[in-house]
Order: sequence, then structure tokens, then C-alpha cells
Amino acid sequence: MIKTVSLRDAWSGEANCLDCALRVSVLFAGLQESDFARIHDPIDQFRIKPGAHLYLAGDAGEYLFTVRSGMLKLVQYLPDGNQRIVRLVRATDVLGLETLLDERYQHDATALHPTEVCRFPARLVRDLGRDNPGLYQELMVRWQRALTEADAWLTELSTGSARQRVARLLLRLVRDRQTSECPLFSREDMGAMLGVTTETASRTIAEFKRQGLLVEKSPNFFLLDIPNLRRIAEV
Amino acid sequence: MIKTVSLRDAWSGEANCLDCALRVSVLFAGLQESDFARIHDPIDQFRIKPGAHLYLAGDAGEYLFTVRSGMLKLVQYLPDGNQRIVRLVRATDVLGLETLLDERYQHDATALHPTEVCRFPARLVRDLGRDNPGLYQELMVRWQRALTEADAWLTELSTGSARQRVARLLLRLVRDRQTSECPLFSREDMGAMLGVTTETASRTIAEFKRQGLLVEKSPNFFLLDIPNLRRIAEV
DNA sequence: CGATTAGTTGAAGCAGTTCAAGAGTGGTGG
DNA sequence: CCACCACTCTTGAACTGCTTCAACTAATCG
Repeated sequence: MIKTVSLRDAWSGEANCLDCALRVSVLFAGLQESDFARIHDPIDQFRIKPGAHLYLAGDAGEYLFTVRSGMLKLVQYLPDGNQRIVRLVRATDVLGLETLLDERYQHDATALHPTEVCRFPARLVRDLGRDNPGLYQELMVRWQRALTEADAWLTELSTGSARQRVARLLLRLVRDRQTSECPLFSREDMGAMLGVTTETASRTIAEFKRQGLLVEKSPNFFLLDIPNLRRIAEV
Repeated sequence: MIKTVSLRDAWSGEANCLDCALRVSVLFAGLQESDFARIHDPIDQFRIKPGAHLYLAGDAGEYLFTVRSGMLKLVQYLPDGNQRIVRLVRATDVLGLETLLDERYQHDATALHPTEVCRFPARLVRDLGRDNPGLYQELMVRWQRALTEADAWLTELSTGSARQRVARLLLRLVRDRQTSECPLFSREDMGAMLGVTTETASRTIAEFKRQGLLVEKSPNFFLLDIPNLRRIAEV
């Protein structure tokens, strides 16, 4: 985990929040300039390499994170060691909401692609929230978004045949995007998302490639045949 | 399919929140007597029979509900008509949080057992929230609780063999309760919770009964052998 | 350049599905 | 009050899709 903005830059970090390219869609969207002046704690930025952890389940954290770019997986474990990926988080999503309630992190948060995040203390959110009811509104929106995602994972990605699940996952990855191109991740991760084995994930992807539903532009970067994938997903 | 009872028919009186038996654990826990004086809209209580809907996915609702007793299922549908139960809600849980964000209901909410709920307008929560930051705290707790439940359903109830899933579901139903007795629901619902067919759910329950892991005290009311079920759940 | 890791493919086995039929239960009406 | 219907639960038997185990290839990296 490489720290790209040091504590020393906290003040310019403040300015960064004001000028943040993501500001309209980010947690602090509703804040005024005067509010930002009250941010004394540093807001650090981190650049996370694929495979690196942002935090681990059970960690007593006091920080929330906003994803600037890239993608992370949230992983939970069963007592028998089995793991399950319960959600993916992408740009503008917030991680670690549970720390606002003094809970420990509920998942391992691990980068799948090169990822940039901003880190800020839970206390900061609580302080700002006192005078900014709008911040609570933003928080509720994020919580609900996470919940909707969680429900969708259950209905879409844990129901039906492996073919259907893979197709639905692929479609999900390009949703809200203009292109039908998308980077993929390891077959093992795909299996852990869909509740199938690595081999099944691999076989299904390989089959889709042979059928021309996927074209591999470069290693693990695919072009999707959306209409036909949609047909598979819904049948 | 059981005939739907309209909410009008299920009305069982206006609630007196001040004297509510559940008040310490309910959404309005932190409010003062003076706050309750501001509640002009009636908070109605409803009694819902098993199989009746509280609301349906897509309904434009303006109401939240607190469960007083009983149990409801939250159901989502796939385009192919397949359904999946994504959560169960019980006493002190809140339903319809999404209406606070002006979203439509995301699920069908259907009673599994005889159920009592209190209904209150989203607007009321928004109004009270303006002067009671504590109410937001309570809301966040409920949202996080729902999210934790959703994640657990994925890792516990949609992973592993049918035997494991059924065992985990049963254990979940008696968690936080002093007895090891628990009412069950239809095999069809169990299947929809676990992502297996009705037959598999039935076979597994029948097998557990034969093995003495379950004792049927009365129809669909069981006594659990918790230690041995736990062994099955975790292996 | 050899060593490690991720992906692919094959073959065998099995858990869960599918389809079908019978048993148990509750409700309705003649 | 019993006969009948509707519905859920259970069980059987055949099938199949996924897993398991294993081998091999392709890519990555010190």
C-alpha cells in the first residue's frame, strides 16, 4: 500500500476535496466551503495494487474510504475456511460505513485492479454530520446502495445455472458504462462471486469465448456481446 | 397462493408510541416526550395474516414499518420469474427504509407467521430527524443491520451443500433466543431462501427428522439439536 | 531459464434437479 | 358427517450439471 499524499499535505488535501473531480458524486457533495475549513484531520489518498488489502475483517478501524478509481472486492469467510465475495466497490462508493457505528470491519477489502482511495476518520463524518443533515442524507444513500447491491448479488449472482450467473456478472460489470469492454478478474474470484468452483468459472468463460460472446482484446480484457449475453442471463 | 388481505382490513388501531412495549429497542427509542407530541399523523397498527402482503416490489410507498411481532419475508424476482427470498425481518426490525430516499419498495414483503406492524410516514421520520440527530443514528444502525443480514445470507445460506445451508438456516432462526424451539415455514419458502428446490429442502428436513436432529413438536414447530446441527453447518 | 502460478481441459462421480406419484392435511359443501 | 377437492409434504427414479481430481499448457517472474 503506497501512501501518495502524506500527512503534511493535509491542508492541500482539504483543497483537494473542494476541487475533487468526483466531488459532485462523493460523500461530501453537499458540504459548503466553510465546512471544509473544519476538516483538521488529514484526508489521505492511497494507491492500492491488485491483491493488496485496504483492511481485514475484524480490524478495529476508525476510517472510511471513498473509491476514486479502480475496484475492490469485499470478502467474507465461513468457519470452514470457504470464502465468498459479497460485493464489488467502484468509483464513488464508500467503504467502512460500519465504523460509523463503532463496529469492526465486516469484510476483507482487497483491490482487484489498481485502485485509488481517499481515507477519512469516522469521527470527521460524525462531526460534520452534526451541522449538516445533508451528510446524513448522503450516508443513507450509500447505505441503501450497498443494500441494493447485496440483494442483487443474491438474486442475480447466486441463482440459476452457472451460465446464467456468469452472463449476469459480465453484464453487471459493463452496466452504467458506454462501452461494452470490460476488464475481468481471476477465475478463482469469479467463482467466489458466483458460488461455483474455479473450474466451472473457467469452463464457462472459455465456452463463451468459443461461442463469440466474449472477445479477448488483451489478457483478461474482454469485449462483450451484450444482446446475446442478456438472452442467456434471462432464459 | 393465499388471498391478499388489504391493509385496511388488517388495521388494528392507532399506536401509542409513548407506552410502546418495544420502545427501548425501536426506531424512536431516542425521542423525548415533547417529540412525540409533534406526531400528528396517526401511527397505525396492523395485524397481518400469513401469506398477506404488506407491500409489493415497485409500489410507490411513503410508509415505513416497524415489526412488533411475527415474521415477514422480503422477496425479489428475476426476469425469468424465479424468486429469491433475500431476508427475513422480525420484531424491532424496520421495513421500507428505501422510502426515506423516495425510492420504490424493493421487495415484496409478505407475512410468514401472524405478524403485527406499526406503520408511519417517511415524512414523519424526515421531520423528526431534523431536530433529533439521534434518530439518524438509529436509522444507520438499522441500515447496517440489514446489510449485515444480507451479507450473511450470501455467505451462510447460499454457500455449501444443501445440508449445510438448511442447518445454518435453522440455527439462525433460534439465534438470540433462549429456547431451541422454532416455528418453520413451507418447504417452498425454505428453498427460495437457500437457492435449492422445494424437493431438496423437503428431503433435507425429512432426513434431519429421521436423524433426530429435529423433533416436530407440532406441525411445523420444531425442537432443534443445536450442537449437532452446528457440527453439520460448519463441516 | 527454470520455477511458480493461473487458466484450460478431460474423465469420473455425485449432489441436486426434474418429473411423477403417493401420503397427509384442511377446508367446503352436499 | 363424510366425500371430495386442493394443497403441501414426502418419496422414488432417472437424469444432468457441477464438482472433484488430475494433467497439461500458457503466462509471469525472479
